[in-house]
Amino acid sequence: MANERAGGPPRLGELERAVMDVLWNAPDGTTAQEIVERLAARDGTAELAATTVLTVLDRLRRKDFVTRERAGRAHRYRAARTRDDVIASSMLAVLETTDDRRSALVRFAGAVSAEEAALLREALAELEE
Amino acid sequence: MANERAGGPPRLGELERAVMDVLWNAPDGTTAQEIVERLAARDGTAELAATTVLTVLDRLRRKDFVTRERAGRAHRYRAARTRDDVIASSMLAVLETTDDRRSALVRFAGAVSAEEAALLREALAELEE
DNA sequence: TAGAACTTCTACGGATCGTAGAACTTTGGG
DNA sequence: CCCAAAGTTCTACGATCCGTAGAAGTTCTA
Repeated sequence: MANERAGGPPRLGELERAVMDVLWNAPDGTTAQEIVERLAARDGTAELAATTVLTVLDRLRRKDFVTRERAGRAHRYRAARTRDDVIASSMLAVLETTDDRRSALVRFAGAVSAEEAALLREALAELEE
Repeated sequence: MANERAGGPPRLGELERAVMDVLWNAPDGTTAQEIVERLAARDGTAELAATTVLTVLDRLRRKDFVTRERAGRAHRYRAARTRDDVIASSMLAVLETTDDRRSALVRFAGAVSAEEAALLREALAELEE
């Protein structure tokens, strides 16, 4: 009965996120092996064991962040959701933890950088047409 | 070396959030005992042990979500940050997990209700002056 | 068909969180 | 001024999540 995690979308750990980043940069999908290499290259660290990445991919699959299909003897993995979708719905999930969404949004608007404010304005303007 | 949690603000568990909700509804602060009672009343469940709530309050204090001051032999606890502040900065933290904030924001803008979009526009407009 | 490549199974250790008893501290009432 | 009650800190345990990876099983391809 200890920990329910009940609401909200599943959170991603650090490695899980890193793997998603690789997948998001590979629109046609990649193999586990390639993910191992890219992670090592990106961070300049030693390669992780292949099984480590496979475990993570499996967890991501369970969370519906990743799909895969056979490709030779390996699988080809690809992101099931776009990065934007994940980010936006995650932001929305946070927003939904308050009753007073209005004032949270006002506060949010005030908290973003000038740059981001400009981007948001643009985004909102596009919607208006 | 297992779990770093590195970036971003500390996450709140379910009970931690529930306690914050009570505190946010008590601008002048409240005692641990009262939190116990309010939680039970709110959820219609049995009262938690006082120590349970005190433990949670202590963890929240460590995370700088809560402050307290002596009041007789007890303490008076109060929220250190407003709800809006927590929500907004948490949303911002999510946003910052992508390089392409532009498209994430576009997506986000498209996901909020029309009223909320209008609200955001207003808020941003005020900032512009 | 055998070895290589890949995947699943199993597992462990650290962290966080819900939960709460035990032990300790403070203080108000007598 | 001292004691019992109220409150707090200490300690702890089990569940879950995540990073990590060996062992065992499966499946191609040469």
